[in-house]
Amino acid sequence: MDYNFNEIEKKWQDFWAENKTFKAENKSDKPKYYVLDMFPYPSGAGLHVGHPLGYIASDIVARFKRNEGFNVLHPMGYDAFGLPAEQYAIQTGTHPAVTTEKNIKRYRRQLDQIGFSFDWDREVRTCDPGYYKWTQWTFVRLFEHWYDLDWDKARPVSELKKIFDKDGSKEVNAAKNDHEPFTAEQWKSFSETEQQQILMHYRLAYLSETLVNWCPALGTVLANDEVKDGYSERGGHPVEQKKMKQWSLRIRAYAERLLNNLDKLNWSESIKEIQRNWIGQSEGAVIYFPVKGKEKTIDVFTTRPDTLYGSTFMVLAPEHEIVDELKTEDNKHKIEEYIERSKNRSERERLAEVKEVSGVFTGHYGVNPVNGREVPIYIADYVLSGYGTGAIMAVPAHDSRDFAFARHFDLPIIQVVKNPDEQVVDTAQWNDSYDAKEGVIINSDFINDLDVEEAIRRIIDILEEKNIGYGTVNYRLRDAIFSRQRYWGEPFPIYYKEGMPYPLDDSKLPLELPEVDEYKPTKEGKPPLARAKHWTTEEGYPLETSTMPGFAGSSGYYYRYMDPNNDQEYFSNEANQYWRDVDLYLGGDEHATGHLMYARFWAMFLYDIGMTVEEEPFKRLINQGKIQGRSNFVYRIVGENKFVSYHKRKEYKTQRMHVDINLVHNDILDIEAFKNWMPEFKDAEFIPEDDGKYVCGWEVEKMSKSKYNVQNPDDLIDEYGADTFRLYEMFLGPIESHKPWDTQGIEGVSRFIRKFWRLYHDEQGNFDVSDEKPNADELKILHQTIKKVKEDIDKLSFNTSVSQFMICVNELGEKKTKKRQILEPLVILVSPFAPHIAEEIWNRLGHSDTISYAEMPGYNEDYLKESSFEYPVSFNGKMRFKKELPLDMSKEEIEKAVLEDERSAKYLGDKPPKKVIVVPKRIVNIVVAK
RNA sequence: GCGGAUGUGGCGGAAUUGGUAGACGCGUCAGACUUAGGAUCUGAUGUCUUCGGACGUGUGGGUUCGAGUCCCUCCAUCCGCACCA
Repeated sequence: MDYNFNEIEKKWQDFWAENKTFKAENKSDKPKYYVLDMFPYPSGAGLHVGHPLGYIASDIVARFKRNEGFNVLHPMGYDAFGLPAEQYAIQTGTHPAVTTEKNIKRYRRQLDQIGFSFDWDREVRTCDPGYYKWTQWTFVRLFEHWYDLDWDKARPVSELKKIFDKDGSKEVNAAKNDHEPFTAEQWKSFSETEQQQILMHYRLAYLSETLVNWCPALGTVLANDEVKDGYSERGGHPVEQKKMKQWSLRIRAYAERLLNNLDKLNWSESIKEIQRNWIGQSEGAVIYFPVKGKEKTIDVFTTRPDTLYGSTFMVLAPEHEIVDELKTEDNKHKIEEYIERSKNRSERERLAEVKEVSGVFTGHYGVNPVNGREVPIYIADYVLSGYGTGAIMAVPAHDSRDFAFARHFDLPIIQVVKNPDEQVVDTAQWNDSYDAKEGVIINSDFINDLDVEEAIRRIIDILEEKNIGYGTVNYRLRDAIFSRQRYWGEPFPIYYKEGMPYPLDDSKLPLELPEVDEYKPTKEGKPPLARAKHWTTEEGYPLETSTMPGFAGSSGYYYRYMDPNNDQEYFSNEANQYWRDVDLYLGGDEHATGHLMYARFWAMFLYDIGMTVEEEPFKRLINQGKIQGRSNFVYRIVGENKFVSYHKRKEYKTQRMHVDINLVHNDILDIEAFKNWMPEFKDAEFIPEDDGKYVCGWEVEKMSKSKYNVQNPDDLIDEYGADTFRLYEMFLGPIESHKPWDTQGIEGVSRFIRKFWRLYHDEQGNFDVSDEKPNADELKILHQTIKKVKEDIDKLSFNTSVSQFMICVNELGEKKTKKRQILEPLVILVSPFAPHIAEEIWNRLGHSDTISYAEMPGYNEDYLKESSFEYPVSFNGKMRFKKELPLDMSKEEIEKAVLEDERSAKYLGDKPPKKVIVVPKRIVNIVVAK
């Protein structure tokens, strides 16, 4: 009788739920282990086979660690705020909470049937007021803190006020927005509103007028990581640049820590590299260029201050604030036209026109502060307002963009760096700039003959001595825009008094989402929350109408899991001290710059304010690969309802069409099923292969409905059971690599599960395990397997563990082993992978408790010891035959034995061997003259 | 353009410090049992072969007794960034 997975899997899932088998305690003498999955957005489409890949891997680790005696925290929840439910609400009027609740139920059902060992008592939902209270609470803390660059941590704004009272702004080295410096006396003379305005330049959550990514189709602004190639990541709508007043988080203050800490993290090199790029550190200098005839200077940022003498013009970004002052009656029109032009061009067009040189001369000149050279000031959109100071000193000889610009506008080009052995050629002859990262400085007064590195150091000293600039580090990372003009998100705990924002008192949290009549913006273009009645404080002050973005709720959820039902605190100090950080975090690499950056920032801030004991939240991070679809195709003869089989398709003029993968087995089309698939194919005709079968083409593509290649896990679990499904997902290949889903292979794993079951049962299906003593061979295969699986789980190499289980079960099956001393440890070892069948067998072995906490067997080296080894014998590196020899034989004896072997004579010929290499327990290689 | 990763049978993929290439599984072929097979079991299965062997881990070279693994060159694919001064 075969294994009845339907009945048995249900039985144990119910058992786990009823007994709260996986409930984790915050107090324990056991060592802790925190395994976390990136929580899902509960979409209407439900899970597909790609989602559970990471969950299965983390579940195996969680279960394995429990068996190894760890107190394991393995929670799950939902990232439940988000655009799809809101878009649906706009279309249908259904409250997003209703849609979300429905989708969550479906997710939960799908998750439950896979047999995960989550502690569901710790579930969190970002849209639950009991949860988002703490998102709001953290926002208020961010609002009330500033970043001290000298202390390298966040400090309360109350302390900043004291510093201003005492010394004004001079002594403060903070991450801030620019403002005019002031003295203590000035500070005290400012009005309340003026003081608030100043403080806003320092707060870690701040309101400011900035250039934002505005997405008209979604009616909201987006953060940089939510925009890809000028389109919104969600929905693919065009995005434009717009100046708006928005909340931002000052993540830039943490740029250096975010960058430096990467070295300490056990994350994949690729993700760390993506984050390094995103942070984009560059060392250089800011240099002040006076504007001729004006009381103004333009600050430029450069990574190559050593080329200062080669600067022959300056370029400002069109959005640069000084541009207004440079307008004169003569050039006003030209400048405005140019600015208008670059503003109207979408991001997309700007990118497409990279190579086209454009710009406009302002009619003004800057003065090079080291040699007094007057250089023309241009405006051009190849200079970005958001990077550096939004202004550059152009060095056309050594920068390709500046070079192209100089050629286009016929500006001088002066070489200031050369190779030591290079003949200097007139720059007029050059076809391109010489982007010299090393070399010797020429034409540069004091710094002539220095090499680039020295020259940079020297020139920065000069700049600082003369007070005409300073050395600095610049970051590409931008502050995170934190407001969204949407409904389905966390309301800001902020009200306005005389136009200035103030935080709500903690006792007023959570500030719950109000009911609205419609989920659209108002007629005046205000966000949906402006529709709410009485959206004010008790005193009548208006509340903020934007909501927080998707990453708000996901930035700190891993802390809430530590103490999810605490209504007094975000999480208790004790809970945090015990669980500390996430030991293993699994999720997709699409979150490399978004979630993983914000979460680290969030965690660092909470660390700074003394909430937590670890600065970095995720010690080890694994990115599971995506599962791609495997599509099938049929070939329709153009203009006919006739289909040609794969190998004959070239004989006709055909058109390739996707066909539902459920109608295809082993690439052979079920013709009858195909005819019934869609009415138009009812009378279709077919030109099959010569054996009468219709063969389909195939290709690996993204899994999507329109390609008819979506594999639904529910169907597979119905057909094969959860244990088989879990094993197969793991067997597919390394967890981190992308791989195509091919349902065919699941049969092999299904066979394995049945063979495994048969090990413990006789042919009639009766449980059959004996107390006989195992022999050396049986112990050897068991302990080999224990060893391999332990090592594999450490490396998260689950595909090779499954192989090892197959090898082990095949071998024990051949030996007809029925011995408890072998089979009992084996079932514990298999249980993290296939927990249902393992529980059932464990139960039949006579245990009344769950297998989830059974002690994981250790391996004993003694059982693995061999007394002989089958040496591969090579001649000139080519393996010719194998010879079994005892392991205690000396090298000389091995050499002798091999050379005396009759098979050697053939390869030796009549000459003695030139050399014999013997590596004990590895190989014998004999070198013969050719 | 810059940075990162990956290239192994028909397919998914294995291969400690350089030491038997292709484990395990799918598929395919043959056989057994069957009324039947998309069930089960057994065996074969990298390519070519004059059956001696030869060739084989993207390409070309190098180091080595020995290279999928180390070094150099080039090619392809995927991912990230991209006017970042």
